[in-house]
Amino acid sequence: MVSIKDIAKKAGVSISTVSYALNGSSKVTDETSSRILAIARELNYVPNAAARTLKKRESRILGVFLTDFKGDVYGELLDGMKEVCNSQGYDLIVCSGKQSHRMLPERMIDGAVILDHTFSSEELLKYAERNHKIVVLDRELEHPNINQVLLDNKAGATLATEYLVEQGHKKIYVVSGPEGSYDSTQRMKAVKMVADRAEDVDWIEIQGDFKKSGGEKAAEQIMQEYTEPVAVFCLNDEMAIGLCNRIADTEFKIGEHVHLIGFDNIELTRYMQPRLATIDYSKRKWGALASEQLIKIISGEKVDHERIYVTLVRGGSVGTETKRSISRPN
Amino acid sequence: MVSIKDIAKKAGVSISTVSYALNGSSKVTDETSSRILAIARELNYVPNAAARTLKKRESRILGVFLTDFKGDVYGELLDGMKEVCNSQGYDLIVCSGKQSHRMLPERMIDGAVILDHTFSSEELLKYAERNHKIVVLDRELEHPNINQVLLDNKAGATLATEYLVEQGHKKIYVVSGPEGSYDSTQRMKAVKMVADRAEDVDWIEIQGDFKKSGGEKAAEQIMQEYTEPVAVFCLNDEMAIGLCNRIADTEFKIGEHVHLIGFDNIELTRYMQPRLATIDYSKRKWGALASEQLIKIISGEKVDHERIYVTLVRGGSVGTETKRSISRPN
DNA sequence: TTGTAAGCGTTATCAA
DNA sequence: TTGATAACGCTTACAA
Repeated sequence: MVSIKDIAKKAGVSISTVSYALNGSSKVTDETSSRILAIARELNYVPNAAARTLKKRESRILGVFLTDFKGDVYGELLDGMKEVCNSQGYDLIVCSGKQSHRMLPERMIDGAVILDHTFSSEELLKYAERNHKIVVLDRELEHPNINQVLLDNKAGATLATEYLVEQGHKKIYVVSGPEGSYDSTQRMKAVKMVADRAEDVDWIEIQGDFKKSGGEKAAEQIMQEYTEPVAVFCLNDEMAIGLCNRIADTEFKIGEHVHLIGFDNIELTRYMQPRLATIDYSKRKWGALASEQLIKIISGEKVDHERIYVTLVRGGSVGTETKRSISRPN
Repeated sequence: MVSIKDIAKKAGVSISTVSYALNGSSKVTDETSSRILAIARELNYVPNAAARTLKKRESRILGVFLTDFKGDVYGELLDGMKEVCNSQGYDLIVCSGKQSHRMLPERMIDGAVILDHTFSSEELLKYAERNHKIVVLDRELEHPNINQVLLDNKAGATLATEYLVEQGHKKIYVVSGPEGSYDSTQRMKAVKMVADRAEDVDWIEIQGDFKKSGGEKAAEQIMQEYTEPVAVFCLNDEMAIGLCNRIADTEFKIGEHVHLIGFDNIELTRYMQPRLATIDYSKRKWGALASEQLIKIISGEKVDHERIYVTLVRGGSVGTETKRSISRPN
């Protein structure tokens, strides 16, 4: 492995001169500098990241932590993060799994974006307390070293619920996320608010998991209990897809017997028939903003929490209430 | 930042004793060891990854490089990789973008899995030459430090083409991947082989890009030239989806006017109507095997190249040839 | 069983 | 403008 020592020897200068030259310092003459650079290239010199990080106490690498790699939401989010990171001279690495948590406390990365419930809030606060910089996308957490960039869950769930109510639906199933999920809890709250305020509207919670399987299970329960057309708000699109999938095997029709809305506007929803109504937001912007905030707090800048705004996407999966003409299929 | 020095001071021992204790060496008595461990915990000691990596000349981190984060193929692949890595005491990080290439030469990671055409083969060979360990998933590359784990593209494309031919289709459009893509070239070769061997079968190549947009463009060309039912082999599912999407806006019907098969069996295909015929393989296994191979060559083990086997998935998107009864829609 | 000390490849301070 | 040197936090011979 060739180090600055080797270059120094070959160039007949000291290692500090080499270091300066390599880092483009103006302390060294252009002549010696270019000679050193030439030798470095000739020897195929590559700096050692560990040594640099050890000495400088920063790696210029940011990490984003995901619960798993499967989510359809992640692609654009990560691209948004990468773009900002790179433009600011940072590298981005994506991590998942309990083992990788150490990256932050062991200082392999300069900061972390968290979208991963396998981090407990206590764990994150502990890191923040030790001066590590964190941006959370999946919870509220107050600490000088933590910034939050959250979806406007309440607005989204309100839009979705109001849409169902406006279309005349009186019975709304809400398929929630896993126990303890911040997004799920927030969305649920908004649903209650809207539904309770509306007249004659009943809502029934079905415990879900934000995965397809949750939607499938919900579908079974809903069909079991079916007496007349119902509305369903799946708290994310993935469950809505699972639900559609389960229902596709039957005589029930989405947008007719089951009026369905999701949340996230993942790409797949565009290809469903009928098109899934859902709540949209810019995943790219979410990621970009998260990175920006993280870089700012790393630079010592004080920043406020941020919110990502959402909009309603209408779709054929929600029709108007017509129960009088629709009987139970099969 | 608390280091072993601080622990040593507080425990009244030398830093080497602390190091031994922390690493569970049997050279130190249980008594001093547990005393040291207690103090370490009390001080919230966390080892410094950079220092460890610098000294040991290994990071126990493996990197996987992707062209972007958007692909539907990646989720399971990465989970497969992660599982193997973690079980062997390695951490996995996912990287994308030109800037992140440095992770390998700068020794931030102990090895790399490449599924990213932004690495040129020359670049990879250069790294291999400098003794870095690499597994490639997207090209053939011979070097002692490089192992390849490739899809059986030829078998897959052969299965797909034969399926179309068997169903009686005589005119086959093939929508290829981007210029220079190894997977595309290999699949294309197999298509030619099968189609040329079959009787009366014409095939027409349409240059694609492995993205939805490529499928959409292909759809336009195909509909433009349409005279009677045709078969289309999109060299990946994503283009097939783009094609379906474009065609859904028209009177043309998949499985009737346009008989379509893809490649990859991404999750979305299961939810298409009619179900997309495609070529399946285990993405999880692909990732797992890639990690295994990488870890083996890092350990100095000599390994052979590996191949991932594929199977045909039939679907309603391919019907039997019935052109006599089908006229141009609209 | 524990301590001393060298060294991993950098950066950065201070002196020359 | 350059060089000598210490330091970053850790591992590991070797000595005690």
